[in-house]
Amino acid sequence: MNHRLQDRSANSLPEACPGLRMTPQRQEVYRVLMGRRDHPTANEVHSRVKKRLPNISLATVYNCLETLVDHGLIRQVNFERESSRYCPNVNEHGHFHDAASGAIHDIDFKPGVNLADFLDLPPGAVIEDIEITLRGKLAAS
Amino acid sequence: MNHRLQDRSANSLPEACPGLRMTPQRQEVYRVLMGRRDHPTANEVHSRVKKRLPNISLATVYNCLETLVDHGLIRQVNFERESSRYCPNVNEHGHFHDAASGAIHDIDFKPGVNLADFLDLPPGAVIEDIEITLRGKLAAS
DNA sequence: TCCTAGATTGGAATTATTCTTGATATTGGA
DNA sequence: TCCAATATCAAGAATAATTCCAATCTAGGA
Repeated sequence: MNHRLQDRSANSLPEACPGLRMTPQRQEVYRVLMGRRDHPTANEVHSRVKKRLPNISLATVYNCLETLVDHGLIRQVNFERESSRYCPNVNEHGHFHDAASGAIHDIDFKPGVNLADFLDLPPGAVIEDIEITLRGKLAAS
Repeated sequence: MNHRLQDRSANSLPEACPGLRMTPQRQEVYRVLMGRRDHPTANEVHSRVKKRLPNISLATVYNCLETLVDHGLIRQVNFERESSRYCPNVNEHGHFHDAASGAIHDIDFKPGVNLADFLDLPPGAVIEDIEITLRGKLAAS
C-alpha cells in the first residue's frame, strides 16, 4: 500500500501546493470529494461537509471549490445548464451521462489517443482544456 | 443554384417539419441564425430579431429557440456557465473556444471516425448526444 | 504579541432562464 | 363559414445558481 497515495486520495490536501493555504474548510471540501468518486454539486458538497463542519457556509464551499479548481486539485464539470459538478478525477477524461439513472461515469481515452486523431483541429491550435460529454443510455443487457 | 438549399440556409424554415407550426417569430429567429454562422446568445438573437420584429419579447425568443432545438433545426451549446449559445450547424461537431479572441469555431470530426475507437465507453452504452468543447489559443504563426 | 493578508460568513445582489397569466392567433371539424 | 380546441405570444414575476459585499476572523511572520 502506498501511504502517500492513500493520504492523497482520501484524507488530506497534498502538503505542498504552492500558494494554497490549507484551511479546515478547504481540507474538508477536498476530503469529501476524494472520499466518494462521484460528481456532486456545490450543494451536495455543502451537505456532506456540514457533517464535520456544521457552520460552514455555502459561500465558503463555493470559494473552496473554486480555489481547489484553480489549483488543479479537482475539476469542475458542467452538463447543459445544470448546476456545476465537481470531479475528484484530475486526469484528462470525459463524462458519460446516463439519461435513465442520472448517473455520471468517467470516460477515459484509450491509451495513446490524440485529439487530432479524430477531430479536425484548426491549424496551429493549442488546446488548453478539453471537455467531452456524452449523453445516452446503458443497455440493460 | 439549388433553390431549396438556398431557402433552407438563409430564408425560411424547412416547409415540412412535422409538428412545428411556423410562425413569423420562429421564422425570423431561424433566419437570423442561419444568416450568420456564429454562436449568438439568446440576448444577441433577440437584438437581431428585433430589427424586423421590433415587438418580439425575449421570452418568445427563448421559446422559439427551445422549439427549434427540440425539432433539431438548431443546436444549443454551453460553455462553462456562460449563457447558452445557439448554433445553426446541426451536423455533429465540436467547438473550439479561442481564449484570446473569444471566438467560437466549429470543429468537425474527421471523416469516418467512431468515438468508441478512441474512448473507453462503458459496455453497452448507446450514445445519443456528444458535446466536445476545446479551449485554447490559435498560434499567431 | 501585534499586524496584515487572506479566509470565512451571511445576506444581498445578480443574471440567465423559466413560469404564469391573459390575450391572440390558428387549426380542423361541424 | 363559424366554433372550439389548441398553440403561441407578451410582459412581468419568479426561480435558482452563483457571485458579490462588508464585517469579522485567523494564521503566520516581524
